[in-house]
Amino acid sequence: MSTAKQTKPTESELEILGILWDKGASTVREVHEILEKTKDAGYTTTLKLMQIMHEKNLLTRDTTSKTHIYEAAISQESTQQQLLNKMIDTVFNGSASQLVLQALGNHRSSKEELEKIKQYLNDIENQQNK
Amino acid sequence: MSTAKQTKPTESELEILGILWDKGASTVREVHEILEKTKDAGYTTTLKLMQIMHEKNLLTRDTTSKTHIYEAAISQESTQQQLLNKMIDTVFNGSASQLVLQALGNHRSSKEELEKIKQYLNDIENQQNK
DNA sequence: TGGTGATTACGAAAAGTATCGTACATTTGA
DNA sequence: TCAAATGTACGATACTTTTCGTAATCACCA
Repeated sequence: MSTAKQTKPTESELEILGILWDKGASTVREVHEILEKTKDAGYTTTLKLMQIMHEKNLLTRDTTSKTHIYEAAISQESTQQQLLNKMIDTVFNGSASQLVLQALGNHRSSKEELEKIKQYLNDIENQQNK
Repeated sequence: MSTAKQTKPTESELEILGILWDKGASTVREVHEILEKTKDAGYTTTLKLMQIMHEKNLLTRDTTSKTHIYEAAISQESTQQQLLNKMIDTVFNGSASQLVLQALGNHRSSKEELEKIKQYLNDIENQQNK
């Protein structure tokens, strides 16, 4: 899975990527069936979108059988990072910490998750003290 | 500064909001001068954008003098929260903590900022233990 | 006073995105 | 075997967002 020349996905494209990251390689119908639970659009719309995403190298596809099978061509992590960076830059005055505080503030997190974050913060500090 | 009926700002609109949050009330020219450092577009383009943003109630303006003065009509915090929520939902599998870890991982934060976050985490935990 | 420069208003083109109808190909099972 | 169901391809249209040209207005001062 490569990171090369990532053109920024649109809103609709992100929805599709989200499904593929979750389910792994899937057919258009499988994606569409999930999509239409939250969105009102026809099958050919989903098809077209995924074809365009393939052209943009956002998806790869296997066309050996009649029913093509699509897969995300960009990783969830690199996409997260890309979007995060832009967001920090334009909306959070360049401060990642500001984003972190805001994110923690309005979302209940489990005790385990909070511990994990604290642990991670300690690691970072130790690293920097060297 | 109200939060009412926030129509989601576009990418370009966010850039302008970012400038206004930073500088406070400004003229089109002031905004444009900052904008054109990172973006290639003419003065009337910025003007038009800001006029549309005013129609959408994203900006307020003072037209008493010839040169109008614009100001953000939605708060930075509520916009941050709105964008974060959507992002957590579509790209981070609904997990705010996952977003936090990713954000901390690739951005150097100062020791003070890290301390602040840890303090904050403790507060949250204490709150939840009650 | 009149001309120059800065500003706003407005319309419309250009570019990007989303949606769907329809044609055609393939598979399936009665 | 052939009709129905399912799938892809593709073009057209609608909608949104971005861009800019041009005209009208206003402020300033030589």
